[in-house]
Order: sequence, then C-alpha cells, then structure tokens
Amino acid sequence: MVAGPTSAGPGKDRLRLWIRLLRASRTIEAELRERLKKEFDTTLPRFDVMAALYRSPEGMLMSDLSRFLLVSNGNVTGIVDRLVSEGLVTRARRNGDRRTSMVRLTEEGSRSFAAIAAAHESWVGELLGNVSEDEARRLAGMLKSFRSNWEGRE
Amino acid sequence: MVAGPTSAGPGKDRLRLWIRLLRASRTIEAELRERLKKEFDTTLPRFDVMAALYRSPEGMLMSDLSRFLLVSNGNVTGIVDRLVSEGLVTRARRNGDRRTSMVRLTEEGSRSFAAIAAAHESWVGELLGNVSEDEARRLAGMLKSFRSNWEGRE
DNA sequence: CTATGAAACTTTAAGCTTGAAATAATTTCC
DNA sequence: GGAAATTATTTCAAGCTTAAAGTTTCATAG
Repeated sequence: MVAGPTSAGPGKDRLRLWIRLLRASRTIEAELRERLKKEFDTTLPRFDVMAALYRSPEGMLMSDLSRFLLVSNGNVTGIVDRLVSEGLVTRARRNGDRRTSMVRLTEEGSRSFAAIAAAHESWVGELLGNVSEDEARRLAGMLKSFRSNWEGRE
Repeated sequence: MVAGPTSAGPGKDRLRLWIRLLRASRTIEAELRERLKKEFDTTLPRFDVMAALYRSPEGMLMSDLSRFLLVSNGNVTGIVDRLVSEGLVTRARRNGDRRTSMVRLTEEGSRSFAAIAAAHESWVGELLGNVSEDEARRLAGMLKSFRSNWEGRE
C-alpha cells in the first residue's frame, strides 16, 4: 500500500495521491507513536480513546467510541480494559440499560490527557512545520470535502 | 488520533490537517482492506509486500522491504513467512552473504499480484472519485514536498 | 406474559505491529 | 589470524486490529 503505481495510464494521479497520503500519514503516525511511548509510556490507541472521552465529559458508550474512532467494537473493549486497569478511565453502569456502560475519564485520566495533548499538539506542529498555515488550511479543506463525500456511504 | 483539536489557538490548522489526513487514510484503508479480504482473500500488508517485489524482479532483501514499506524488520519476517507458505514468494539464499536472502515473487505470486493490483487501482480511482484529477495532482504535489522534507531526517 | 428479534457488548482466533533481545555472518582493526 | 564491532535477520512478548461468534439485556408483537 506504500509502493508506487505499477503502470502508467488513467487513474494514475489518484493512485499516486493515495500512496502519498498513506506514506505521509504512516511517517507522522510512526513518529508520534514513538514519542508517546518514550515521553509518556502510552500508545496511540490509548491516546485516541482518551481524546474522545476528553471532549465528552458526560461519557461515551463503547459503541460511540468505536464509531467515532473508526475502529471495531472488540478493539475498543481491549483498549478500555487496559485504561481501566491503569486507573485512567471508568465504566459506569447505567440504570436505564444494563447492556451499556458510560465510559469516562477519571480525574487522573483527565489530568494525564491534558499534559499529553499539549505535547502532542506541539509535535504535530513541528512535524508539519514545512506546511505553511495557509497551505494547511487549503489541504484540510480538500480533505474535508473528500471525507464528507464519503462518510456513511453504504 | 482521530479526534479534533481540544482547544483553540495557534498550531490549530496543522493539527486539524493532521486529523483530517489520518481520518481520510483510515477510511480508505479500511475499505481497501475489506475488499482485498472479500475479493481476493488477502490482506493489505501482503499486498504491500507483493507490490514492492513486483517492482523489483531481481528481488529484495528483507531490510530493503522493511525500509521501503516503513515497517519494522520483525514485521516483514512474519508477512514473508506467510507469503512463502502460500507459494507466492521465495527466499533465495545468496552466495555472497549468507546472512541475507533475496525475496522474490514466484510465477504464481506475480500472476496473482497483477490481478489484484488492477482491481486495487480501480478501487482507489473509485474511492477518490470525488477528487478531480487536477486536485489530485495538486494535493499529491503538496504531500510530496512535505514528505521529502521529512524523510531520512534523524 | 412470553417468544422472537434486535441491540450492546465481549470473546475468540488469526494476523499485524513494534521494540528489544538473540543469532548468525561479515567486516574491521590490531 | 583473531577479537571486537557491525550488519542482517529472526524471535519474542505485548499490544493492536478485525471479523465472526457468543452473551446478556432490552423491545415488541402476539
């Protein structure tokens, strides 16, 4: 998925775009993952879950998390399990529906996330430093329209 | 890694760009993965390795593959193991240096890859259909310059 | 009520991924 | 030549990831 086109012809530009998109995101992702590990002894998936919860102080259902993060249900189960065992997150039983539980950041989780998020944002600024703010806005605009054309398709 | 910025301020545009980039590539990647599984009973990592080998008929070392695909050494070992056991790839011992072996596509691997690659390219064309060819070229250009500013940094 | 189906979640098996440790072969340097 | 460092690869443990199957709970229609 990271190799170049294997032949010339129509559709080539989109394929090339896809490959560059993928290489760029893999490169950045690898760097962020490494720093999260080294500086905060955590992982990208844990960070993702905490970021989602940080935006929803009232909590999120497992299925909310899975939908929002674009990963499978079973996946979220494991990550939340680990965050719970680390004391960063809680699963609160609900009165209404006993199948579900509200997942929330703990005090410690919230404090911990705030620190990591600050570093994370500055890392992204650094890693994308070669992209001007203006270019960043334009690129983001293109990617937004692309995404909205896609989400919830089938 | 898929959530939005948690506050407003400078560096916001780059963070937003990064999040959109990541969401876009995850969405496309998930769709391609699913189709590869359903239509060809294979996976993205296997496809990646085969794509790299297809471009190098003379073969590649394990470390070449790992460097090119931006994944760890140990990772490639497992994927190549599976491809070998499926008869799609061979490890040829070398006379010169007995630590290394040349990894090559087999006849079958090559035939198999060509078919998958054709479908893959048309899928990407479809999935990026909302991006005009012109826009694709511009976006790819920006991503290229970004990448080259980055590769082999440290 | 109560069965039937749907919904929310967990479990499982297989595979991907990493970083670190272990192996083996080669190169370098006295 | 032989010790020491380097290089190429594999192995390992832990964690991430998915799809599919299983469990529990809820909703609904008789």
